[in-house]
Formats: sequence, C-alpha cells, structure tokens
Amino acid sequence: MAATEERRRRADGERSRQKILRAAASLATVDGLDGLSIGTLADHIGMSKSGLYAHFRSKEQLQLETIDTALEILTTLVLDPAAVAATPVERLRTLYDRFLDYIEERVFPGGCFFASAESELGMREGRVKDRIAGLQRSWVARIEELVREAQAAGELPADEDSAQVAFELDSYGMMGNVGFVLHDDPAYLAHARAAIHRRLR
Amino acid sequence: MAATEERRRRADGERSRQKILRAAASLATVDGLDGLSIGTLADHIGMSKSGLYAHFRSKEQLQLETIDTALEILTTLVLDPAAVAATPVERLRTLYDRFLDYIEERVFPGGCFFASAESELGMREGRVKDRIAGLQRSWVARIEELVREAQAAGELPADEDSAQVAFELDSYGMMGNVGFVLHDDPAYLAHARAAIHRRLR
DNA sequence: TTACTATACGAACGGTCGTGCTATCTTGTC
DNA sequence: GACAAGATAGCACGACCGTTCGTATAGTAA
Repeated sequence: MAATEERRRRADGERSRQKILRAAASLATVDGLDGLSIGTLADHIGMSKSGLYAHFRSKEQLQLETIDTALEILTTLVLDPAAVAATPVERLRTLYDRFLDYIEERVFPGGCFFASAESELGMREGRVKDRIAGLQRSWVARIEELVREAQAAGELPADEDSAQVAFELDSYGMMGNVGFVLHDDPAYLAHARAAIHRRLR
Repeated sequence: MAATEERRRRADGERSRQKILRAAASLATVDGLDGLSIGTLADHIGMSKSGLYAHFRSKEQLQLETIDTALEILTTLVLDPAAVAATPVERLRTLYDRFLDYIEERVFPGGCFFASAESELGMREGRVKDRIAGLQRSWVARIEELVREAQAAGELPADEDSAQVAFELDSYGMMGNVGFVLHDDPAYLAHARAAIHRRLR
C-alpha cells in the first residue's frame, strides 16, 4: 500500500527521533509503556512536549515506534550474534548468553524491554498489546525452531517436545530478568545461565 | 509502638474496606498497582472518590493494604492447602498445583498479583516496592526450605543446589503465568505443570 | 433517646495528562 | 540567496490525577 505518502525527513529531525525513541525505550522499562508520560520524556531529553509530540501522531504511535526501536536493539545485541554460530544448539546457547548479557549490562535500566512489556500489557487491548503479543509469539517460534533443528542434528534428545523445551528455556530467561531487576542481584542471572546450559547439554 | 491509637471501626466501614481492597487487588493486575487510579476504582465499586479515599491516608497506604489483601488470598488458596500435604515434595507439588489453579481460575483477572507487581515495581523505590521485594524473597526462601526438606527426606537428589532448584521451579510458574495471561492460552500452564512435575520426580 | 463519631458525599484544589494550534526558527533545494 | 518544508517552541484546551475540606447521614454505646 502506497496510499499514504512518506514525507521526507530532515537530518536533525531524524536525530531527534532516534534520541526520543531510545529514551522512550529506556524509560518504558522503568515506568511502563503506558506509565511513561510525554512530558517526563520531553524533560528527560531536554525538548519541549509539543516539539517531541510533533514527531508522532499520537501516544500510541510513539509506543509502537518505541517497540520497533527496542526490537532493533534486541536484534543487534542478541539475535544477530546468535545467528552466526555454527550449530543449532550453539545458536541457542549464544542466543541466551547474549540475552542474559544484555540484561546484566543494563542496556535498558529495567531489564529486558519485552519482558516488561509482556507483563504490563497482558490484559490490555489494542494495537500495542497485539504487537507485543505477536513479537512474543515469534520469539517462541524461533526458539522452538532452533530446538527442532538441534534435535534433527542429534544435538538434543529427539523424544522431547520442542515446545516444552522452548518454554523451559524461556522461563529461565524471564525469571532471571525479573529477579535480577527486582533485587539488583546477579545471582538470578547465574541461576538462569546454569539452568539453560544444563538444559542444552 | 503503641503511639498511634487504633481508632475503632464500624461494621459497614469494614465491609466497604474489604470491597475496596478486593477490587483494588483485581484491578491492579490489569492496570498495575500504580496505574490503578482512585477514581476508576471508586467508579468500579459504585462509591465516591472521596468516600473511598477516606479509608486510607494516601494512595501509598491503599497500595500497601492492597498487597496485604492479595497476600491473604494467596495464602488461603495456595499456601495453606500446600502446608497440610504429607511429605515435603508433596507440599511442593501441591503448592505449585494450587498456584497454577489460582492463575487458571482467574482469581485475579491479570494472573498472579505478585508476578504482576514484581515486574511493575522492579526499578521503583519506596515502601511499596520494598514490600513486594520482601514478599518475593520470603516466597523463594520457603521454596528452598521445602526443597532442602525433600532432599533430607530422600525425595529429591541431595547433590543439587536447593537455590537452583527453587529458581527453576519458580521460573516455570512465572512463565506459565505471563504466557497464559498474554495469549489467553492454557497451554502455557500445561507446560508449567509438566516442567514442575518432572523437576519434582 | 441522646450523644458521639465513623462513614460517605460533593465540590474544589493545584498539578499533570494527551493533544491540538500557531508562530518562529532551521535546513535542504534550486 | 530565495523559498518551501520540516523541526521546535509556546500556549491553551478539557480531562483526569491524588488530595483536602465541609457537611450530611447513619451505626453504636450510653
């Protein structure tokens, strides 16, 4: 659909846009995607509320683009590095190693952006929730796919349900994230690493 | 400290109080403990904003008492039934079985009250966050204790780190909850049940 | 029944929310 | 260097936020 014309953008505008969306992704992991206010966000990056708002048609649009930005960050730091590993099970190991690193390095102050969003938006309705739910689905689908590849390659036992294995791996990541953020205690990430590596042995 | 006098309460006031706190606990699993507004809460139970507010000295106080109410519910539905099981490992099994039931039965519309609160308050500060973090700690401590008891009774392998086992059990519960709420799909709870029962075999 | 007070209400406070409109800069193109 | 368009700021709006106040009502103890 080329119905709505793309309007051209200036370089300084694009820079501001990126600054806004990076800050929004960070603040959303602390105050929530909904709890984050445009005024707070504007103050945080030294812009006026209206100047910031002009980049988006609505708060919902800002939220959707914030999700896209967070996904780009996750892709660069976690998904891409995992994709180049040699074997399926090594891709899985690298994926979760990078994932836990990205949490521990406080790429987002409140831990994994998507873990936060999933918990916050669980019972909401609308495009923002649908987008988060969709991304979670495709994350799980990707894990399951890697598990099946590892089984086909003989790296993991073939008699296990790939969906079950994916669920358990994801559980460790989720709990590691929540515990680490809540208690500021890396022990939770260590537990997660141990559980994941044992499951992929 | 008996400095502040307990003021006496009327029966109808206590009834309202309970109604308010039950509704608050439910709504908090949808909108968050912070996102929940007093006006919305008042509308929801057919009270005036000021009439409701008079029961508490501040929103923070309302939040703290809401947490206590949610804990009572969790205790009745999950902790108490587990306490009467015969052996340590049966207490663990019952604990998580009841926990997953309490999620599936939508006791709170947004899943486990405490899972929601932990995710929401991870990076906040103040008494509300401290209370949630403390309760999470004592939950984990209780699980670890049961694991050690089960090990001492020979029901679980004695060479495993009890903290690690507790982490993994809790991971399944947490992920089961988030997935079930986000996708309205009981398959996540089934995965959690399977993982927990296998871990406790 | 009377006296006391917990309970509940409506109205209003200052503040912040998301969202528009308008004017003034700033940038890129010819 | 002129000009169109994008970027940003200022201002204002209606709605809602947590909170306070004064007041009317209703449960309870004497």
